[in-house]
Amino acid sequence: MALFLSKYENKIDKKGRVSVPARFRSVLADSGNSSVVLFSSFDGDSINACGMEVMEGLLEKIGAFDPFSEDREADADVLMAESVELPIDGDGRIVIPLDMLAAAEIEGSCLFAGRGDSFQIWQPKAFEARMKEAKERARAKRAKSATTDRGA
Amino acid sequence: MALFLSKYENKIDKKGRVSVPARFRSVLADSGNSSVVLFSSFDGDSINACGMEVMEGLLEKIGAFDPFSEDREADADVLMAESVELPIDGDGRIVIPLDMLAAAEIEGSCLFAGRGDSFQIWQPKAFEARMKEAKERARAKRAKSATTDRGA
DNA sequence: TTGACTCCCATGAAATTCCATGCTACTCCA
DNA sequence: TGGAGTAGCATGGAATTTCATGGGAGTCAA
Repeated sequence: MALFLSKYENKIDKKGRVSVPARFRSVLADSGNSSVVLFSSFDGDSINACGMEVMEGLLEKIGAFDPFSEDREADADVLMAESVELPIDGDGRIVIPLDMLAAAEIEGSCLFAGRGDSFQIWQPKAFEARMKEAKERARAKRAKSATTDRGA
Repeated sequence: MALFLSKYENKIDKKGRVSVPARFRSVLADSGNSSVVLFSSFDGDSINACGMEVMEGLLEKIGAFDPFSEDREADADVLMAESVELPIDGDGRIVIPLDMLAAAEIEGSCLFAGRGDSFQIWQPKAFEARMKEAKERARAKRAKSATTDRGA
């Protein structure tokens, strides 16, 4: 399976179009997708993106529709309603809904960050900040564990 | 398999017609439907909608579940009797029965919310409220589990 | 004959497709 | 190794199509 790796920054034109990085497009195509599914991340800092099969897997996990069952996951329903399937046009572009862009404070350009089986879309500076923070946390953790373990 | 994703708000004209979102129509068409099945949700807050094959699956499931359970059978009777199959007209519209609209307090416009293998029709404000509530609950749940797990 | 419902057409707005361009990275050959 | 040629990509704008929505004519039933 091909993975979403690396990061790419692309411009958003005035019609709201953005090129999905060619590498990501080919990963999507490999898994039979001609569209991407997007949904805002939980904390609202970024937009998550994946192929349709991820959503199908989720649906399978929560079970088929059953009006008599009360335990169907409400979170999953929220997710289904809040996500969008965006077709990738002939030039490899998508149009991200305005409310998603607003939630992640994206304007002008955005950063595509690979996450293996999915990817995220960020406001470039926000991504940088997040990255820095994550690295520091990793370092701190490493320093801490070094007192008991020997790091590899 | 295509899924019902995202949400759309459409107007109901004075003849009672509403456009089924084009995306939803194509999902229905993909599974061979030229009509939609509707039935009020148990709590009465919304209207459930799905393709005929989902109803068939549901019936099968109910039957297999517990043929001796009177409750279950009564539920099934009600469900099937109260459901309506609505034809989708040439312009992609349906006419929702008045009693269903009244039960969900829908007037003027309604919101179609994807749920994967089915979708729901809501009074827009009621949906928003429901969504907000579900998100808060999810947040609480997440915060709680964060003390043991690391969130994604 | 009246009322409800269906089918057909018109319209404006929005979304999608198509085409053109410039840049970058890579290849191939000297 | 360096330089020219080439192919792939991101990007911009224009043209075309789709879609939601409104109104009117035709149909069937009570």
